[in-house]
Amino acid sequence: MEKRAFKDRAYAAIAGVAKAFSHANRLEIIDLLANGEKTVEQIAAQTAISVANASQHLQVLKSARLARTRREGNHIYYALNGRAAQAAWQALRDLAIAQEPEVQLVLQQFRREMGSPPSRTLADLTGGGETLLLDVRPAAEFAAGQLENALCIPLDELPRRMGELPRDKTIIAYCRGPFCTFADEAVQLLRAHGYEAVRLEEGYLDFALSNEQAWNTSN
Amino acid sequence: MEKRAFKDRAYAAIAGVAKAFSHANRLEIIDLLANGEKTVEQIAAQTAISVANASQHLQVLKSARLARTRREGNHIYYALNGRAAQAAWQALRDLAIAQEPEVQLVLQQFRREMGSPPSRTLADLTGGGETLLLDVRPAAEFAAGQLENALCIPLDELPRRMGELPRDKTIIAYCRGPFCTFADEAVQLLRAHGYEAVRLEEGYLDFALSNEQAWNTSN
DNA sequence: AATCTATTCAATTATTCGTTTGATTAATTG
DNA sequence: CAATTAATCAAACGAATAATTGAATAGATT
Repeated sequence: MEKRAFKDRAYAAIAGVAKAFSHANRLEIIDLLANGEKTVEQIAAQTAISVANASQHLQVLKSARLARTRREGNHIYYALNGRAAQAAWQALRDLAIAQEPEVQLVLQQFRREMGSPPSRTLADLTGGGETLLLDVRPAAEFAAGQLENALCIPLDELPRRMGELPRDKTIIAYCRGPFCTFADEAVQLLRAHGYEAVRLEEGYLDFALSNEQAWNTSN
Repeated sequence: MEKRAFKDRAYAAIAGVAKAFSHANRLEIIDLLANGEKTVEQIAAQTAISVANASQHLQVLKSARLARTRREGNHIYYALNGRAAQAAWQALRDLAIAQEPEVQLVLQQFRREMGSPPSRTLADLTGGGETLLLDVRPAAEFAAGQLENALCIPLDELPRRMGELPRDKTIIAYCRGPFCTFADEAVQLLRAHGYEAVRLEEGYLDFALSNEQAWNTSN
């Protein structure tokens, strides 16, 4: 094999992997799977596409080796395939957040319309005591992996379980990541009821990669 | 802006960035730029495509904000735009190397045909004394950033400057990365002349990201 | 057998992508 | 200023690719 052929084949193969990342629906699916395995139906429902369409996209992810499957009875569970896949998604996402104006704009605009207060970052969370970390993702995702010391109240249970929360602490809500709206909605709801609440900028994904245990447990 | 529209716009924008990564020529260009800025002509020559074509690809990279330009006299120099871009390329590359069979296959096959000995990894390089780190990239790339304690002898100067190398040390040659053949060729040449030589698995790119200074100096 | 879940197939539609050509802009040099 | 060098641009071509949907199929469960 000559040099040129070698490079062409290698880079073409990598470009093939990149193609799996270059569709909005697939990115949303990846972001979901990073928070725990899901069935095709769940994925279709949460991304607002048809089951057939979701299945097609999942095949693409699977043949690019970004996802893997596990059968349990009637259901097939899809999961992200390995840390490298998660790391690549995170790097791509952070790149876009850092320098793609459209992404910054849309994030800003959405948060402004939600009336969200400035969100906190993980680095700010050093001091304990005054704050309470609240995970508002679905319970299954919390079970698959969560931040240390976090309390789990899924967004849809929040209205009736709000009483469990202390009124003298700042509630720091987190969810799947920057493009997940659960935490924003939780913050809005909590503030409407007089709680002190802010959103954590990062999501579970950001934590999972930097934490060996979190990955091992759930993936 | 409603939730669905927010997500659709955000993920679509990120997918746009991913598209910039999904062509073999562009990946090769990114890999080049990660080792130092280059003119359009240089890029076209090294990737074996036409200048017009290279220019087109560079426009794509530029509008995805992966590359930026600087004019100096008659030449326009392209460089990678920021650490995030470099990190994303590295993550994608490592993902493909880790789990894409075609990439593994082509790497294996090429090295075997070159008669290369097993390559070393950065982690193995702890002990000093016995080894000499040799940078065989073009001098301009060495100037833009290099590994600590490395000696610079570009591949094309190696035949006549081989005498500068010690015969009692193992020569560890490195270049741009896994898909750059300079180090492989250098190792082949050196061994043919009786030197003890191996290739470093990583390239400059791997080092640059983990080293604040290297990045700051050259980018 | 009936039901549920997911995949596959076929077809449609849309679109996007890459490359080359030839003209053009921009800076430099003699 | 004319000539030269470097890079971009617009247009166009051709090809290929990709996304989505609905219907049929397969696999597992009850």
